[in-house]
Amino acid sequence: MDVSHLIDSLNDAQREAVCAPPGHYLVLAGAGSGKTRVLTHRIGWLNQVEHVPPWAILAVTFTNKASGEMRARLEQLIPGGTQGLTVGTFHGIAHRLLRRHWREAGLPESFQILDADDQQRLVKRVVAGLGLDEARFPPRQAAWQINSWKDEGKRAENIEHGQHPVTRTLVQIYQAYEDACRRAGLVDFAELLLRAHELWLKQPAILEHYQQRWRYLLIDEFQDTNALQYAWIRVLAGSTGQVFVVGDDDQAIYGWRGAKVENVQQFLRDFPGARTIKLEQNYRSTSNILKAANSVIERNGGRLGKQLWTAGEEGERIAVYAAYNEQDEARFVIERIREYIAEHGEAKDCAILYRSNAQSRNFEEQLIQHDIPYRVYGGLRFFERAEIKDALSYLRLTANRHDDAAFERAVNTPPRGIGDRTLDVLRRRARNERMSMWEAALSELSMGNELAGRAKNAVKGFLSMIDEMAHAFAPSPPRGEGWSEELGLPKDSAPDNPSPNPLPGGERANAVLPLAEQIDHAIVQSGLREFYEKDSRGNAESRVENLDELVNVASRFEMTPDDIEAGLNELSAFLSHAALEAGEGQGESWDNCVQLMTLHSAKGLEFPLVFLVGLEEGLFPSQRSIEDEGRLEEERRLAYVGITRARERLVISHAESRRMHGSEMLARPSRFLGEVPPSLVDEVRPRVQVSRPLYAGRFAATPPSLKEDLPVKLGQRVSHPSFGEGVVVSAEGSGAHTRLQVNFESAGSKWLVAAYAKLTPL
DNA sequence: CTTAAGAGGGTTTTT
DNA sequence: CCCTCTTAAG
Repeated sequence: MDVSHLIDSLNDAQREAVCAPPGHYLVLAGAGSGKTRVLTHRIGWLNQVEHVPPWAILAVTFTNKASGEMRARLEQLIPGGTQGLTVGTFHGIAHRLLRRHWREAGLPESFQILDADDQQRLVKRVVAGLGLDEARFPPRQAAWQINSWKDEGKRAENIEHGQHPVTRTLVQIYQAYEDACRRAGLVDFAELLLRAHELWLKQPAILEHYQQRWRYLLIDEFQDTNALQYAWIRVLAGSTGQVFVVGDDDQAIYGWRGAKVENVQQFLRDFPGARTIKLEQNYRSTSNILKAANSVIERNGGRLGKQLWTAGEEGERIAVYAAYNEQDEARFVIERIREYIAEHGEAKDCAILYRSNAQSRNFEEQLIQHDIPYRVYGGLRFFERAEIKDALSYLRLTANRHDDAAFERAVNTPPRGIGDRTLDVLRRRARNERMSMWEAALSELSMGNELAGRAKNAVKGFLSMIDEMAHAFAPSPPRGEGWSEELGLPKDSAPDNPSPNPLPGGERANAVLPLAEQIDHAIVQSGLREFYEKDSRGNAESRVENLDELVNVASRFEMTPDDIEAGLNELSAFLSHAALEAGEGQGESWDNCVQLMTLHSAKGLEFPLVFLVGLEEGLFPSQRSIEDEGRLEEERRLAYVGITRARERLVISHAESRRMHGSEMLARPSRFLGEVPPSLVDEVRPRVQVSRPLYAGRFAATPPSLKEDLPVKLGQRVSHPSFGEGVVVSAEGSGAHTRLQVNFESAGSKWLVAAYAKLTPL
């Protein structure tokens, strides 16, 4: 068989990886070194040369986008040969396993997935339910802690709190949250992974089955795996699986959410005979850009060590612009983009990369002013929108009445007279009797006496509405679902709601209503559509449009063979899909737009012209990373990621003064700027001479002195005759009015007028 | 239940 | 400064 298409286009290192004999491999793939190509070609090689059947291969990625791309490229590479091949995200694969083995995993068949937002709301209710002070135990942080524990593979019962009261309470929250999830049949993202891992450990027969099946494991972006994902892979590999991991320790930028770069080295220890292959030839950037990237990343310790090189041209030097303030910075960047477009370039080839989302604003304003189309990545995605989640919560309830997260959301959206007081009665009952909100409502209606007539009717109406919806969707409901019927609630009493219109097509005995019609039905019958149509707030129109789009999305939705095999019905499959793939953000990717995004979301992308903005101490590296060496190194890797996004031209900017959180802050240029060799840099002069040049190399070697060169740089150590020694932490104003905030070791934090305070730089 | 004023918090993000 | 969420008043 001719396999030249698999290897012809590869360089030596790539070919070594693709054609490697059986065994474990760590492919250290530098930025732009053809990582995805190696991964896909390796799969092609296994299949066509080693004759590994597709079903024996498991390829794991982190994002849906990456797995989609991999699948598409595989389809091209081995036409028709991807049947049975498993490509997916960790979460997607764990989800499939749990669907197929729900019983063994201890889950209800109809379990639903809780997204991050749902999770936080639920934690919040749990915190309130435990009678804890939300200020002392912010739900946000509690949820974060729970996720960290899960990512470490820990259950509430195996956490040592060692009498530490705060930890003990957090464990309590964790426990209560888990109970709530179990009662409601809900599984959050981290839980998908943890359950799947526990499935391996507790069900040896199932584990063995998959060990026999997936003998070839390929993992993308390995440096981003967390402890649990690593453990999952390791257990699955067992003693027979062959593991091929691809990653780059220099691009590990997700440590803060539990990713463990250490896994890369751990892999070499845990997998006997594992070999390392380095991909160092870069096909993306000019040599100047690579030199800059190398010289920045070199300052990190403990690297596995790679040095990117290119056979390509030296290219332009890196332009560095010292802006007067953030507005000047935005003006400059947009001006350069206009020039670029005017000359030959396209808007979509330009990217503005920043450290934090808040920075996009100034650039957006400038872009709007100059009528340049742009797209901001990140932000709310389709399935995360409130109106979409509202609509889906009705569907979730029809699928599973115990879904408390959906209940809480749907019950009074749109308002139907079920306010906090009523809900508190139900919540209390649910908590005391350890039941779901739905059960609590039923029980309150039939034997409780805490609700007044009006509230009672409203609740009754809500319950029957959901039952009616479920009935309309699938005329013979699964046993155990039509509970209001069992408890003698009249099916047709929906006092606050109009009775449903006859369905198009009349009677459909035993026929399940098509998904899109179910959703349309739910949107109309719930009153959501009317509610948003009459909504007086600004974006009502787009909300209604989104609801329409949801119906469209549903009509286009098709179950995958996996969904069918796992025994999912269309609704469950759709709901899972909505949670696991939140969908694209707004804006059409094919439009010719300037791209704005954070450095984090830029990973994996490339652009001919890149603007790396806001390179200031305190912003990038961020203030919170500066104190800790480990976090600082992660910031440096972020800088490395940013630089290596550029193909032809890189422009770096920083502002001397920036409005942050309302006040004017002075900032020194980022240390990362100083780590770029001055010989590679072109300092761009401001049009109007407004400020001293501060950049590139100079500041790093000799910080400007305080006396002659006001305003002082932040971070400067100073001495004061009466307050002693301290560090300048911020500054305000300019010239004679400059005031400095100094953190004194003994005297604490003080604001001083720079002109009068007798400060001596140390 | 709706609206307005106030408090609090402001890296980074996917699933 | 700007956004979100909570709370108080209507």
